[in-house]
Amino acid sequence: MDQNERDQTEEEFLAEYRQNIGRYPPFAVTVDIVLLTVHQGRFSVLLVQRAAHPFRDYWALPGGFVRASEDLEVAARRELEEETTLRVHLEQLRTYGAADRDPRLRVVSTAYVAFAPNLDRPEAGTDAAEARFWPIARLGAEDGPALAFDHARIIADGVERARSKLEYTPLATAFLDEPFTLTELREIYEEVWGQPVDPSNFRRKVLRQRGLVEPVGRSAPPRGAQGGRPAELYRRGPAGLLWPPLRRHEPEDGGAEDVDP
Amino acid sequence: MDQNERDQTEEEFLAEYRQNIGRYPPFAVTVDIVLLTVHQGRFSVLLVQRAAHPFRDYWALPGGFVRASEDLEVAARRELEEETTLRVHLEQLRTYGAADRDPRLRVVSTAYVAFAPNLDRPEAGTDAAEARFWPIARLGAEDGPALAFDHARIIADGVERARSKLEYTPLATAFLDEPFTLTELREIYEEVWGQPVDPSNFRRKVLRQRGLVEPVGRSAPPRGAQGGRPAELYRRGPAGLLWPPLRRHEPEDGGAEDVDP
DNA sequence: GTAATAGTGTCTATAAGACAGTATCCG
DNA sequence: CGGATACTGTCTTATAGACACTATTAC
Repeated sequence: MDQNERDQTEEEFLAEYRQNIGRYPPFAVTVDIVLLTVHQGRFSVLLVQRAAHPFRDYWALPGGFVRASEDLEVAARRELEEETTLRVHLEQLRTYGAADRDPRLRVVSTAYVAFAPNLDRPEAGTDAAEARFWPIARLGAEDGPALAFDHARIIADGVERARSKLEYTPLATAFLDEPFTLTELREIYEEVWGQPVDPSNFRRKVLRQRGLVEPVGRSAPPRGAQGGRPAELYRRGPAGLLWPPLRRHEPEDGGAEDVDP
Repeated sequence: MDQNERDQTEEEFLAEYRQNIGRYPPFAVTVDIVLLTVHQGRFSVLLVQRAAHPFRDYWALPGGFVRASEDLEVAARRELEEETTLRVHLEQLRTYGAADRDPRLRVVSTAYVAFAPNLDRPEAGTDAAEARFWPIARLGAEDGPALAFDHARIIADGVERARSKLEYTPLATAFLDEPFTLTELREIYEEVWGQPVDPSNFRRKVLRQRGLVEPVGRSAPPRGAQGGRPAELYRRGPAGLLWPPLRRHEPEDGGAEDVDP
């Protein structure tokens, strides 16, 4: 690899950029984070309320400009850590580059999806008026947030990614703190998919997937006010894929925007 | 590279850019095309040999700069049409934004995958010394092409996308001209997956998926030199998904964490 | 006829859907 | 004890894997 490895400073970059100006048009590059979680029992996304124009007072995904010598994924993780300090699973979702998606200037934004266990409170970013979790089910509703830019579309893509990855990966465990019970794990599926899952068949399916979950040898306290059998506790196993997949059956729709419960 | 054409929008953009300089760093944005096909019976990718530094004489994916007022996907389709005039299926793959991926300047590249039926000859692009299909199987080999930038990684991601989408979508039909026989369709699976597929079970599976293929009512001429039963011809049906998926079994390590579909 | 290719039938193993039944907690 | 929650067992059905068998062509 005779790849140039020097880490250009921004000034060096700009000097070279000016020489090259006219050879290619300049773009701003940003990252947006679709942080998904099950918050207070509801499948939700983290949004911040914009304090500045354009789309002032609209709700937007957390994100920001990528720095001159910063990898995209590093930028995404930096923006994410302004909102939460927890370790979360982060993956690239898609890049949005319609020419008119930002009225100010030409912006190409690479979106990342993050999956987090229940966080008690998001911490407001420095430049955001407010940050909170919005249930996915309310996004299209009258009392839901007004969304800035093309963020409704980005969220829909992130939500579909989550629903889809529950089928063939152990992603559901990323929504839970360890250790967890199989009932809690099943409730993640039910909430994210928006449909009931048979407890008995779910248990059989999960337990016979080698390496999906491992018993931790203890039990959780009974859940109901009047008791109930205590559930076994599990932690994530090493498996990376589920075969055959877990199946959601819903009339094929994708569900870009859910209606209210 | 005739990128010197600057429309008014770009002038306006640059004016605003200069006002904003310092608020965000400028990036070049490009698209790269992973054009996959089964060429002369071999799963292959289109590459062009670079005529200029850096990576002169190395092989690279076709692609180029996105214009100032051009959607990413429009740019991808424009670059693709410099190579082939056929209608092909095109989808976004992933965005590559490591800070040092291009030694000249900061470039973020969004890769697209295209799936095409057998093309007799790729047409050389204007700025490429040569364009040809390289079999995927030869990419790591001694007599294979030396790949520019991070294009080996991009191709690997595109190949995995193709292999994966064969499982749960009718993508295989995109590699064939209509009408086709079920044997030809099965050979696409075998070549892309690199493993044999049982003809009998494949036929049962494909035919009972409603809307995957539709009989065209004619037969192809016998295939062998000494005859052989003529095969029924089919065309694509309206189905968009396969459920349950077709399965490739390849020895899999379960451990991989980040599975980006 | 034989060789070659396309297509059918069938037995078995695996896994999912449905759901009845058992176990262990609290008050 | 009853109510609640967790867990087990089992019958049925759908599908995949394996592979023997039949059909239609050229020579």
